[in-house]
Amino acid sequence: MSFQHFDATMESRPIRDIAYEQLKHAIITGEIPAGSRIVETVYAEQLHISRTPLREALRKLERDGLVEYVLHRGVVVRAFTIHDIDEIFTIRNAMMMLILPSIVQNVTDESLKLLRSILAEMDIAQEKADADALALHNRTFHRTIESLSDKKRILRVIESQEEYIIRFSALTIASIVRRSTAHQEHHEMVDLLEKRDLEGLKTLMHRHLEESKETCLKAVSDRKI
Amino acid sequence: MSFQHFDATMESRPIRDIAYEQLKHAIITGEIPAGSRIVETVYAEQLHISRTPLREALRKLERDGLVEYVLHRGVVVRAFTIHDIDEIFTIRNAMMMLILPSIVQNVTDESLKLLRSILAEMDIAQEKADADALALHNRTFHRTIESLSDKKRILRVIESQEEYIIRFSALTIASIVRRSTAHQEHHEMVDLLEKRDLEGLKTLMHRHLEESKETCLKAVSDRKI
DNA sequence: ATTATGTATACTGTATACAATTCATGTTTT
DNA sequence: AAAACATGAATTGTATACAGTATACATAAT
Repeated sequence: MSFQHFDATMESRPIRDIAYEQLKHAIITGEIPAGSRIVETVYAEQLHISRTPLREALRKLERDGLVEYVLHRGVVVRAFTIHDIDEIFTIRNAMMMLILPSIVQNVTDESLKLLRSILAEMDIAQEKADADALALHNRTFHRTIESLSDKKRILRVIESQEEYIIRFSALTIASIVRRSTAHQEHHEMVDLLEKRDLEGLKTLMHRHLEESKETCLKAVSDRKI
Repeated sequence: MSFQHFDATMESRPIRDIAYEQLKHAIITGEIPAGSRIVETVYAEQLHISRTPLREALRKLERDGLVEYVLHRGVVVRAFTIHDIDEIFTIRNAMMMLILPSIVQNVTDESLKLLRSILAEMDIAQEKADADALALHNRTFHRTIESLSDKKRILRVIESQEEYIIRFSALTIASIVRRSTAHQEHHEMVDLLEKRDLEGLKTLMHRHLEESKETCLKAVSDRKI
């Protein structure tokens, strides 16, 4: 475990939130494997904080569904199954379909320019076959598109699902075949967005996310997670 | 504010969870109005507990999106707008569409019998025009149908949205016109479920939830919330 | 042997104490 | 009078202390 401990005087937000994010990250990346029991004193010591803020972080993780709470036994990291991955992508896809109209409605020249610039960076990463950079830009790209919508609550659901997807996105990107197709689709998306072609975008986005899911599920069933 | 305070020795779960649910209920029902600041010491005293479990409850509410946190200023109850209600119903409807196939697949004779018995109680409530009972049974009815699905994560999303809907469901039920139509639709749902008619159920459920939303939005725009 | 019953231990659950920060108020300075 | 600067009350943030509970292991009873 490689937690950093922060000097609270430097940080502008509560250490419970730092603990929350570090724990969340560690769980999502699998650093703390599923089934692990999170003993408060152990992690409080590792993070160099007291139990109080750590417990508050655990309560947040509890509501996120990342850990499970058992009375007088503390929290345990929840496990992922193929079904979970399937549902996560499915939810995200459905939510995306709901916000696409507002995205098309709110798209501006500036936002298109921004998306094009992200695409340019993705081109470079694609050229260099830099999977890490690609994964990062991929995330930025999708988030930028999503942020065009003003449906705050739907965005909230998408974001909560996306946190899980990060864990698997590397697997998707890892597939070289999928990578070039996806890259092409990203370009198409911006083109359709520019044309304000809602129906075309719906079709493309739905297929894009569905393909992502399939690639991911396939990768997972191979490597086991 | 009419909080009860429990004797911890009697309760089998942490008082932080009791505090969490009481606060959540108070927020959803509007007992603690939107915009209210929740001062820890005030509520800790009212609930006869210390700040520690209360704070843990607040962290949960924070993740639920019911309260907003401001650094060193504590939490404030978040406000609802028409757009929120719209999104909440929209999310729920979309999620419902996603789990309907698994519901139709998993329906058993026992579950149909249970649904019929709930319908019978609804008939009585409808007869007596008992809006409260109807609202309660309505909720049980929908939850029973939903529980037939095994898509745990999607159900989680639905449930989180449903918590908000409770707040407005009274308004929907209040509309006498809608009440009888909805009642009829509930009967139809079980019929279609018995026939394993997925497409018919999809159409009906979608319309049912859409109508609920419209009725609710209309009621809200009148009375202001 | 197997079950019951202590008993120690390692936790979680809660309360309290103290530190840090904000905001309002009043005072000084210009 | 306006702005800058203290000052203090209110409130959040964190640490610690203590109480309560579950588990494991040993011991005793059948």
